[in-house]
Amino acid sequence: MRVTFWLLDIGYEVRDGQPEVWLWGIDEENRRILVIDRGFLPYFYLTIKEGENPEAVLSRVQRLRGELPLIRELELVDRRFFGRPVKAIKVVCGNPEVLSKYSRKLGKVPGVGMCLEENIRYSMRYLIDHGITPCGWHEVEVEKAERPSGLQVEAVYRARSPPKDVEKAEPPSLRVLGFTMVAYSRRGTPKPERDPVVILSVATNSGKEAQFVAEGGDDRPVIEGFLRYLREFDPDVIVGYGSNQRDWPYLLTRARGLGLRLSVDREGGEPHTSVYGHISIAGRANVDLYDFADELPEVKVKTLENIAEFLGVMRLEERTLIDEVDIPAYWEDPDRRPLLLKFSLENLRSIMGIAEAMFDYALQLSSLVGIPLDHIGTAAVGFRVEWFLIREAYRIGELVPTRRPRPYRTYVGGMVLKPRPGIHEEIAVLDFKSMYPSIMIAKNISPDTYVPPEEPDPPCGVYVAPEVGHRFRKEPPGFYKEVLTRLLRAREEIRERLRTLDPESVEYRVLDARQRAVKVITNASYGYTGWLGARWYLKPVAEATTAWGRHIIRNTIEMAKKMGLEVVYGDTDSIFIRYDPEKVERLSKAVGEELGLEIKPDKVYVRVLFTEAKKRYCGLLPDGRLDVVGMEVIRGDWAAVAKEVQEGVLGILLREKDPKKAAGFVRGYVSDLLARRTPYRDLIIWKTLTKPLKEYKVRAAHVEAARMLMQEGWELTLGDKVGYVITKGEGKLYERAKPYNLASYDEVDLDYYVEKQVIPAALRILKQFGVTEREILPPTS
DNA sequence: GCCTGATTTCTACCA
DNA sequence: ACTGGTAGAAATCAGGCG
Repeated sequence: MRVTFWLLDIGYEVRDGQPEVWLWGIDEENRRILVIDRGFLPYFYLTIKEGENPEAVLSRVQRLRGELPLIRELELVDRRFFGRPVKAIKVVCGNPEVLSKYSRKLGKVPGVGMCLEENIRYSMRYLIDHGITPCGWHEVEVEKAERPSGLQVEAVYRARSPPKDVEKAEPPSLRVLGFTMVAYSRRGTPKPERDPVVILSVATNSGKEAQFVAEGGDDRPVIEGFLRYLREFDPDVIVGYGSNQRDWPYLLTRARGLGLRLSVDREGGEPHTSVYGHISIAGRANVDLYDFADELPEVKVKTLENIAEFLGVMRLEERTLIDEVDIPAYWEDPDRRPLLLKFSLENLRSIMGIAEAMFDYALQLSSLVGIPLDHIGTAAVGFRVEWFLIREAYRIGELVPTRRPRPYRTYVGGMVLKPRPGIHEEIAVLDFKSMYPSIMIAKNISPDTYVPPEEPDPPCGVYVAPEVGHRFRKEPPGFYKEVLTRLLRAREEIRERLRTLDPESVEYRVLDARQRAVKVITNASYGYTGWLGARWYLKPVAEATTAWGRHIIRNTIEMAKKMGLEVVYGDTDSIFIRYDPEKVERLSKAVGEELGLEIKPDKVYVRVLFTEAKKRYCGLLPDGRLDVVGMEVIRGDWAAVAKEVQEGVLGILLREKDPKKAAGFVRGYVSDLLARRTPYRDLIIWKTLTKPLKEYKVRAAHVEAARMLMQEGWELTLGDKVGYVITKGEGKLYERAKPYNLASYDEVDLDYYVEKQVIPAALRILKQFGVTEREILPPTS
């Protein structure tokens, strides 16, 4: 019989010496099923050294089979490595756990060059080799299998052949469970060995909600209630916010301490830590929405409430917010405890809303890249690109290089023009479309087309990168060219289809998420080529790409100037010119013809303001909105007071062109600030801890604030944002910084905020217009 | 020991 | 834990000064 199913999770185990792949899915009747495939064995490759006789090397390897009993098969195969044909021995083993040991051993056999692909996980290997993707539909020939006890599925099958991809975009209807918890500690970060989980809130996408509350200090009913609820609902996806780092490890430790088993997976087992420290739950997808917070760079401090606010899930003004420092007081006070419950419920609703908003994208990214849904969020951009490449490499018989440590060497990047300071009217921004990917395609730049300096030009000829001189063969099409062409074409096709669809339809949402995922991977591909950790790293590839980029932008500027177009600014792949529709049209045509790349107007500013600084400007859009780039307004490490003032100044200057009025606005703002009419939260400065505290070489305000928090029992980790205020007193700035939640308004040094935040942010713009510091300070100060 | 300008460290941005 | 180019603040260093 045949089953069509959507792949939710994948795992494997070795039973009676036989590896089995477990495919957890949902079939077309919306039943939860498990397909077990015993028909696939793990393997790795040994390449044959140049000049060696492959057969001879193979027989040398054959002779070691006695010592390595789990070898099932040895086969000489033809593959490619960096584009060159290679002979390799495919070593098929009976157990995935022996791959690394066996490869180390066989790597020493005379005549063997490299061991490759021995560290590709068995489950990923399975997916790649069969061309099947997580969060996609597949068809498989199966027979009914007896159902091992304790599995929470409706049917178990044994695969009779490998599954095959089925063309179908829309996911099945999934059961999603969201949860969030509050732990109680008298002081400082709660410790699971000591402090109970006092509130645990759960919700389902079918609209149910529940809260489990500790009785006194006893959280046994909380955890038991959660487990019952979870097993009863039997979710496919479990979402939380910070659940990988905080909630799951906490619950696991609590459960252990209480002698409970946190059996939440579909095998009756507990969550377990997997690669990159993410938590895996067999048969379900555990998704931590915090791992997707980086996809929203507009949100500077990535708290649950800020993300929810940004996505329009829950407005901050309507929110019950309780700082973690105040949680114990709320729990201890019977009058305020209901507020804490409300807070938790709102957190939960935010989580459900964010899941709703991000889910399509997460599914599409998972299926595009091929990393399972529960992993995709935690995988860094470089690894997302890499897994995508590994799939493509398999398709063309290219062996995957091993990641290895390399020395850091810089190379030159994009070109940035000096802006012409002041306000310019009617400025068009012309952008090259996907500049770096397009260059790599046009010049066939790829690790497998690179011609090293000592080699002569191949007969097909080469493209020579300007300035740096790296050569890339014109034929055949390189690995990157093929991959990027496919990506760009895929996105175009999706976008064309989108134009025919109703934006409210499910298909539209799914495909729109798909094209965003494709775009993200395409845009990250250049960065990947210059990443030292990349398996396919080759410095000349990255270096040649940026060199061509500079060449092209330089030529574009020349052409624009020759046409009499005034260039006021440019950065990497864009130029800012006075808008002249006819000339702009001619320019993009000429650029397309002469340089082979597409350039087109991205937007036209009614007015745009530059200071002398690069990468910082502000444009007024035709609809009246401001487009602020690079300035304090959009930076996360300035107090809100500075950002608000600067935005006000920019608005007045660009809309009304009235520096005097702008100066008056600043004076008024400063008076309000000094009169303490500004909310406390607008004085908080947020900065990230980018390394362990010990490694800081100089004393800095946010690091000192972090130390104070830790002194009070709060745990902080790398990557955390520290919010602090500057207080009155003597000495260095770092001596006056205090965590915002340990300080009060009375202590705050308002003069600091005027002199070092508001005035610099305002003056940066206003001094272009001859306004001096004296003119923006209130008369009294 | 104090002042000042130069340099280093740090963060977060743009493309 | 994708790249290089860039701005800007604060800490810190280095050298002059008598």
